[in-house]
Amino acid sequence: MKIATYNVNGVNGRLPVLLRWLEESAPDIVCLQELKAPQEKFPEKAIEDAGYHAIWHGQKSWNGVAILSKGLDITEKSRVLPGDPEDSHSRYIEAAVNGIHIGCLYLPNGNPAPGPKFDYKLRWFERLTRHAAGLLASDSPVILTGDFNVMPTELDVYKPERWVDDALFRPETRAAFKELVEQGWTDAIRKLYPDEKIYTFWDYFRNAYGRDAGLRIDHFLLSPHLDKRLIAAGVDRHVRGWEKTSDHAPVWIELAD
DNA sequence: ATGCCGTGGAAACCACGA
Repeated sequence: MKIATYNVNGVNGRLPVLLRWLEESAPDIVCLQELKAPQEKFPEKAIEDAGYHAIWHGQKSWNGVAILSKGLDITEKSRVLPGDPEDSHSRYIEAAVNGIHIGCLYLPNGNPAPGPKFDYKLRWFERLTRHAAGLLASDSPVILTGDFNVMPTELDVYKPERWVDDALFRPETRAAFKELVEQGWTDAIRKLYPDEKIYTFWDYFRNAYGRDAGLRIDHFLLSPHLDKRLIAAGVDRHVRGWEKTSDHAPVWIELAD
């Protein structure tokens, strides 16, 4: 079974690229972030025609997350991250598909740091970590995937020294990610490629993709059950080179049945 | 060192992203 995550940066503006990639890659389950579309403007028909069921949590202009599935039933478990009734951002959706619990997340960017946006990021991270502990305790197969907006280590940044004060790489952010992973999660890409430079995002300007000035910020965290089933993982980085593409590339894993 | 590009929404610019 192949599962992918893709920050599309606008699901309607990105529709031709998304459909092309879905056909080429044919993942069984897909998590999307940054829909940038209100609930009623999600391109449900086009996605259905491509062979995918979908659940989504939209929002006008910003954020927005979705889970797609090719054929398999999707049972929605939650469309908010617990812990803050005041949080109005659409950044989390969770479902059960084919016996696997999947949390699809778009963690706040947090810049400029320090400041209220960075505080919001760290609070969101705390809520995620608390919720993740509950998921692990359930002892069921769980995946947490999406745009974490964190480069976990220096290996995940083209020029670490330039990013030390950035919300995506500050010590507090990296510590929060580390604390989450150390609950017992497996970073799928790093398990299979512990020492390789692997990026999932390249800025639109300064020819970042051409220079390979990238960041690894889209991640797959696997619970112990699924860690044992992991057989492959990768980044479809060529998609970042397409016309009218997102600044992120799709990331995927393959699990043994 | 920097939103230099790109998206969406509203208003012919702004907010936001990483």
